Amino acid sequence: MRVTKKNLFDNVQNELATVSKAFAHPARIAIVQHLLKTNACINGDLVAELGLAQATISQHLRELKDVGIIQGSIEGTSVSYCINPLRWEEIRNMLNQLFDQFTSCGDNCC
Amino acid sequence: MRVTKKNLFDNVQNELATVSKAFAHPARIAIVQHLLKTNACINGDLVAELGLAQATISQHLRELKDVGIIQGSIEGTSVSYCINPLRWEEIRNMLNQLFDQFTSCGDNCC
DNA sequence: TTTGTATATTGCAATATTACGATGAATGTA
DNA sequence: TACATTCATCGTAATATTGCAATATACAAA
Repeated sequence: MRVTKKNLFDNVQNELATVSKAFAHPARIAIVQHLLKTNACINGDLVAELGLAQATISQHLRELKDVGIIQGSIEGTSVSYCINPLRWEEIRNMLNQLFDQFTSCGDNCC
Repeated sequence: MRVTKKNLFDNVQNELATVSKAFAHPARIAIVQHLLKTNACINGDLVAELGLAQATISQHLRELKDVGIIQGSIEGTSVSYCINPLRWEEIRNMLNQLFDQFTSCGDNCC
């Protein structure tokens, strides 16, 4: 493997990286924010809201779905997406666990 | 512009995406974790700790430095890196602000 | 000055991501 | 049945990321 030697790292490290990657694009942040605001929305809404093509939005939605951040349910011809509450908490805890590890470095700081 | 139409998104969205991207690689997570544990460390330690080439580590350190997560100070011939406390708080708050926006979706869920 | 040590940078190959038009699949409606 | 609507997927072009060898830079010691 040339790129991303995942085997060198443990599960927590890979999970944190995977989750972060899902948030690592402004369009996906915008999608998540929109879902947070509306509680649920359909692909079409997002195409109108953001200035991206339908195929692009669909691709971003899939990436968010792949890591479990959002979930979708078919609603007639359209698909309604929303935040996955359990996964949301899980990710929040995972990040908090990382961020809480910082203890003011006192005199050891550089 | 073909890729990442940043102009479509606001500052918060782009900032969150940029910060997330910095965390979006297991090697960079590992580096940050190592810094959290040791409070400060030098490039050479990391080359031994992780199984990556010196050039690769140096590159990852630069990406973390570019978004301000870490900072380095020259210490003789080597460079000591550590977490940037202010930026760390800033990022923590930025993420909390996102994650706190979720309110249990009740019956609106999908 | 020369040598050694530690880190940064450059250049390149392999791979991944982003974006979108075109097309396909599924469902609702005339 | 025929057609429209909505979303997913495929194929492809442009760009970004990852990883490393080679090289450059900076500094300390001999």
